[in-house]
Amino acid sequence: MRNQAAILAATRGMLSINPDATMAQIAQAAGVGRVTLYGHFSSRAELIDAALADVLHRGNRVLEQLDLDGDPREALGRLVVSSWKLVDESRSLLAAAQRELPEGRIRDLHRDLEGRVQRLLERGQHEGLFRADLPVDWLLATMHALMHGAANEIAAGRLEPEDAGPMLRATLLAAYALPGDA
Amino acid sequence: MRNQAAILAATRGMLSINPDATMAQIAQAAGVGRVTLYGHFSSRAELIDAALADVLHRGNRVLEQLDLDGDPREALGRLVVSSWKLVDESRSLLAAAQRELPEGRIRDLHRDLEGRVQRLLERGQHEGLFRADLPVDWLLATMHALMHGAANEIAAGRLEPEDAGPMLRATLLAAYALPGDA
DNA sequence: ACTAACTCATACATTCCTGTTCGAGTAAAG
DNA sequence: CTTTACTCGAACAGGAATGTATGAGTTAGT
Repeated sequence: MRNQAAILAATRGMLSINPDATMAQIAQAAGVGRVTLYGHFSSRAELIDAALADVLHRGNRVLEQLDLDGDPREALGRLVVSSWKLVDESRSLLAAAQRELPEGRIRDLHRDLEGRVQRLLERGQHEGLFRADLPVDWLLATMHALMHGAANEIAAGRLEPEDAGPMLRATLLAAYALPGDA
Repeated sequence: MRNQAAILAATRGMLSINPDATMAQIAQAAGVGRVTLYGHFSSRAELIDAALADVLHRGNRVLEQLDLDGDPREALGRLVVSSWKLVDESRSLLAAAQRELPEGRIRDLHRDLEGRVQRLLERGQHEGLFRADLPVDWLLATMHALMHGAANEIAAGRLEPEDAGPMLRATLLAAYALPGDA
């Protein structure tokens, strides 16, 4: 089992470049024989599942060290900037997972991570600092969509990676602001 | 050539359900033999290119009948609501095109459609009604991303199709508003 | 030195999709 | 009626990817 970590890292890396990456390509990137790869994960789906779970677990550990108290707007700013790179690195892995994994599986794996954001949004709504005329689910979806969009812009060369964080923060705070706000 | 329209419609329909739909599946959906399909489009890429061009051409004709004068915010509202269904119907076709078509091709086909939105955003910025602290490219990307996100939410059953238009309008107008606006 | 776990490359069977070829059927237009 | 355009199914070759089997090499622990 001493190659597990290398395999998961390679899976992350390869699928981030190309969601259709082959088992052979992943094995090569991990510095491992293709057969050995099947020794660890007996199918492509199982590999992708494990890689996604790994990425989300790492993300969760980063975010749980984050202080989300105080003004929800400032907390959201911190959350967005911290989440951004995680999303960027794993966006293509997620695309692969959407094609390979059964229906609800992705949502299940995301639950912890998503709950963290959801609670912050709900708190902001209750404190009257985030708009409440739109459902929390939609606000969540907005955040997801914008992060994906930013990653696409970077991939297309129309956005510099270091600009994405601040732009996301500025856009999301405006989108979440109360309809008639100063 | 009397099946061209049926083929393009079937391509749209099939790829909207599954971006990996086979030539055989598309042919069957079009009520046409697989060989006949190749008679019209000599490769999968050519078919997808034609289907995308067709969809964008239709979209362009819808949008060019739209009045984009007056208050940019109201004009944007109209534009968003009108664009929304077009995007929803063709989102999966676009995903297929991203995998099958050469790099800049999609952007080329989008140019007319995108220019229309871009001009409106620029006018809004110059008139001081849209925020100018973020580049127009980013505002455009925001709109694209949110529409894709809405389509995903619908596909996942977490959003009703008839709610998407108003939510998109509300979210985008807030995101585009001046940072310190009433 | 011996064993157990882990690794490797090569090769194979299977499956699926693409794109092409063939020979023949149909339907409208002259 | 005959030509022309369009259609069809069946079958074939090629490539690519998945998953399996085999036999042998390497490393670590005892």
